[in-house]
Amino acid sequence: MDTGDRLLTPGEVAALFRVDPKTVTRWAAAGRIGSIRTPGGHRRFRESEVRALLEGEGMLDESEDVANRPRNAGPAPAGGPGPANAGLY
Amino acid sequence: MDTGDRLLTPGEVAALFRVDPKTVTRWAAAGRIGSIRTPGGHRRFRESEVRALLEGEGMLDESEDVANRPRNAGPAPAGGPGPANAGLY
DNA sequence: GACGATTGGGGTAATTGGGGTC
DNA sequence: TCTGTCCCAATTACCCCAATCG
Repeated sequence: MDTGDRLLTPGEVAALFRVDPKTVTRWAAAGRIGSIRTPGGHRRFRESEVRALLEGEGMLDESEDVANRPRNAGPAPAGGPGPANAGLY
Repeated sequence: MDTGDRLLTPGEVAALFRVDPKTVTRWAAAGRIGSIRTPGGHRRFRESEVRALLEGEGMLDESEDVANRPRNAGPAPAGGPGPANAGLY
């Protein structure tokens, strides 16, 4: 389906989550969200992935998985449009 | 449709209700108010939902409902415009 | 090449989360 | 039953300046 793989800028994602652009950068650095890098080093995020994180309603199945996941052991998958909601607290 | 989905921080909601941020967190944990979580685990609340709760004066009829509300049996729909992401941690 | 705006990286202060207690 | 406060740990926000984007 057309998930709309538009690329969003850190500022866009920050506005969606009501956080600081720097925080979005940290998410990407921590592997909590997939990021595409420009040749210059700036980051772009997939609109479909960001929306999935915002709604967060489709991955209730993973609640148990998240509970059993060590915070610092996250291998930071963030490879594709998947629930990169690793390491909760 | 513009549902006015601005996101508020716990501190903002706490200031609106004149309560402690911890209390707002408990509301979210109890599923009495919808909450959206950042990948980092922090909560964000929908401005529209918070306002609906604040302006709840329009439905004084609920006073009895509140008194009859079963604490452990109520699914706490948090009657809100939009997908209320009930307590999910 | 130049310009304004955004982004990245580092570091520090403030907020938030969870648990437990009164 | 509900709220406010204590602890500590993690996350987030704002400061700087240099580089990149459009």
